[in-house]
Amino acid sequence: MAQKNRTRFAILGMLAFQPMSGYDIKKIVDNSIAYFWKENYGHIYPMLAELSREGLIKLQGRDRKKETKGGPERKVYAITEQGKKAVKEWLYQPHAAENSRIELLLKLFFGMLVPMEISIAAIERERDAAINILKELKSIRKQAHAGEQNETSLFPLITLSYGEKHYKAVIEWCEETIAFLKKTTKGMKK
Amino acid sequence: MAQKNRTRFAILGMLAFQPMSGYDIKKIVDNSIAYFWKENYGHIYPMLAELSREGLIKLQGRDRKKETKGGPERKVYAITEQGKKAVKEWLYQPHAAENSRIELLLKLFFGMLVPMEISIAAIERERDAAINILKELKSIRKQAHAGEQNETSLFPLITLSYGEKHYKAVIEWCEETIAFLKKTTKGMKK
DNA sequence: ATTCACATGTAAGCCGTTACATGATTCA
DNA sequence: TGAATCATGTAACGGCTTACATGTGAAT
Repeated sequence: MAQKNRTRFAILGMLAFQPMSGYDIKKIVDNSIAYFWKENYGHIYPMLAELSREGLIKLQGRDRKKETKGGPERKVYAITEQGKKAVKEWLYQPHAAENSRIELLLKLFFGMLVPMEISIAAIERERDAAINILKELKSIRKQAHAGEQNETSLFPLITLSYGEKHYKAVIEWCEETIAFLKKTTKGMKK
Repeated sequence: MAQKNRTRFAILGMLAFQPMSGYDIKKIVDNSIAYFWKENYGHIYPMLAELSREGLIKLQGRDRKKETKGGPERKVYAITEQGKKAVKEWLYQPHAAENSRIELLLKLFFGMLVPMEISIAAIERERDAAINILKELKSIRKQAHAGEQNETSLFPLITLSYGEKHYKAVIEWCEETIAFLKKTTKGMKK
């Protein structure tokens, strides 16, 4: 059976905001939802071609931005009525449970195989990464509040608050866990 | 370039606890780390064969449990010294950043395309799922506290607390977001 | 002169999921 | 008799990542 193919809908959804090129889509993903979604060119460009063949999007035109620094002409795609229908249909459907795989936790689960400092260091790296992402989210929020407020801008804000909540919780857990493991180590050395 | 293949290390790590069959591994994964890691037979059995060929594990014997209800004999694998070395090596390496994809958030990001109730219903489902998982985690914790305490049991406890913290944060976010969206909808209808 | 950003695309290949196949034994 | 559990395995395939290819024009 076919698997998910959510890239398809990520692209359609982005094009529902406004016509864009594949390059634009990648940039928006990286700059606004990277903390919970990633895409790469190797998937985007073939999918744009496929969606185009299926009539869910159409090539609106080729152009070159004024500020641009060269390169080939941009291929700007727009979503069609059919494409809008498809993405809405997807939005109506309840999604299946995520089967996330958190490598950090798997490694910690097997922590008894390595010295404690190795596990602690891994958690410290996680904490630092989370702190950095939280900073980025802060700047995204600043941008969002600077822009105009309307119904459309509402939804990006709630995904943003998910990210903030999540990374704060991660940082908390990291700090508590580091303290706990350090305490335990000291107790064992006595 | 080769991708991650973390199933490999999940299996090796589990076999570092004790010799097991593929069926056992799947059961342990489902019963103790399912909230952050999933595996399936279609991946486990071929991987066991591969690891065996590579000498990282070895077939310790075939048997049948006393309480068992038939079926083919279990193939019990044990990790080898070489296998232990391999899993330790992996544990020492910092892991790359996860590229998680949270479908709920992607759908919410495009929330402007569907009626508000659809988005709210999706968040409610997420909240309910999180509540259920939190219940399961509670029972895992109870089991853990009932068992004997040693260095090995320490690490499963910290992954457990990650799960608890995470799902509590998710529930909080769901409730705040539902309230926020409902308030906004009411404001718009006025 | 070289780096950087722009921009599109293909090829290879692993990872992981799903569906299917098989069959013995226990319990209701 | 039929359902459920135990248990191992294969086949097919899609999704996604990574690496590679190509080239322009602006800025330092």
